[in-house]
Amino acid sequence: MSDAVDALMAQWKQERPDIDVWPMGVIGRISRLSALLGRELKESFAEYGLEPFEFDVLATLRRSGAPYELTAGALLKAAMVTSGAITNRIDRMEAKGLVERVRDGADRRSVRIRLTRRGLELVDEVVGPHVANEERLLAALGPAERDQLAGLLRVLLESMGDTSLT
Amino acid sequence: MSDAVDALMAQWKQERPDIDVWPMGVIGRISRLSALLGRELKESFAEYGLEPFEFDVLATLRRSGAPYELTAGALLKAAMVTSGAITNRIDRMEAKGLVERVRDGADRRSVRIRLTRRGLELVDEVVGPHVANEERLLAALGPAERDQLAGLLRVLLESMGDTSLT
DNA sequence: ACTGATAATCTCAACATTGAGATAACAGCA
DNA sequence: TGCTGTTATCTCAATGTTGAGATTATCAGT
Repeated sequence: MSDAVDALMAQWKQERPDIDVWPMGVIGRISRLSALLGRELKESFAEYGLEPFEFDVLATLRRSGAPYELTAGALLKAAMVTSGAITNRIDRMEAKGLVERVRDGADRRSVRIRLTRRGLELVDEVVGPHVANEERLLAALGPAERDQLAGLLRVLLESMGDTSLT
Repeated sequence: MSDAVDALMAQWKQERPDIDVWPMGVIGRISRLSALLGRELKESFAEYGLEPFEFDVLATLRRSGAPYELTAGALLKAAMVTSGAITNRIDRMEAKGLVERVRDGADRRSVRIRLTRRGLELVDEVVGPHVANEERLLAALGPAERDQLAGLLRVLLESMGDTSLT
């Protein structure tokens, strides 16, 4: 079998035989998969009235454990977005009643973002179906293949300095 | 060793032991890698005054072979974006002199987008360094690992119906 | 030829992100 | 106490994408 990336690489081989485009076989597939998976997940979140970025924030807070709060800085690192984006996200989610801003007493520069009761209930309701949906999208892989794939991807992430989150 | 996704999964295990979040080990890594790789590639393209999306269009046209032209529809499928996005991209690139619109004689609904001489020269100049840069980003993997990774990713892409391009 | 359905592209408002800069607060040290 | 540098967040204009709808052209069947 072959996918769109195989076709793409065959074209390059034809047009520029002087260049070995093997890296596209990895990077091209990662980026196409990311786009396709993102689309699927978006539909799934929409059933709960959530945008993917909203789930991302809710999940980051939820998995950090009680009292379910993190600084804006911790959130933007976890989400890999800029400070402007996090401010915007929190604004919307606060308006929606999913999180609240709590000024820190010790360091008044920072803001702690805390899950509201409603945000907590929502994320706890959504995370199960979300993982089940992810499982469905990966059903083409057997158990050994999943582990192998996860391991290879981790090698790359580590080589690019991807560590910690909170 | 461990990466950010290992940390994330450990937190979930702590907070929601009832859910096995193994799919995040694959999907989370694909999406983080896509973001990190995208950043790196963007810097590289910037050295040639190109945005990533511009290279994407140039490369799609270049690898399609002489006369280096495709319809707007073919381009949007290859880039996995909506029609509005492609119209916008072509507008900008046409203004920059990288591509030109050619009305099709046979089907006057469609527009063929063609590389200009300048666009062709630019993409032929950039593609070599671009692939070399991608190679650098994948240096953490050995030859056998690359093939293995590409193969596993292909299984997923095929299962999601990713085929053809032009 | 006509009519309705389909197809290809463009238009445009809404939206989320970036990136640079502003603001406010903390930390170390003379 | 007063400086200087750093840190945390917010602000805002510019940018690119989406998604729905408009426009124009083709095709199939009658």
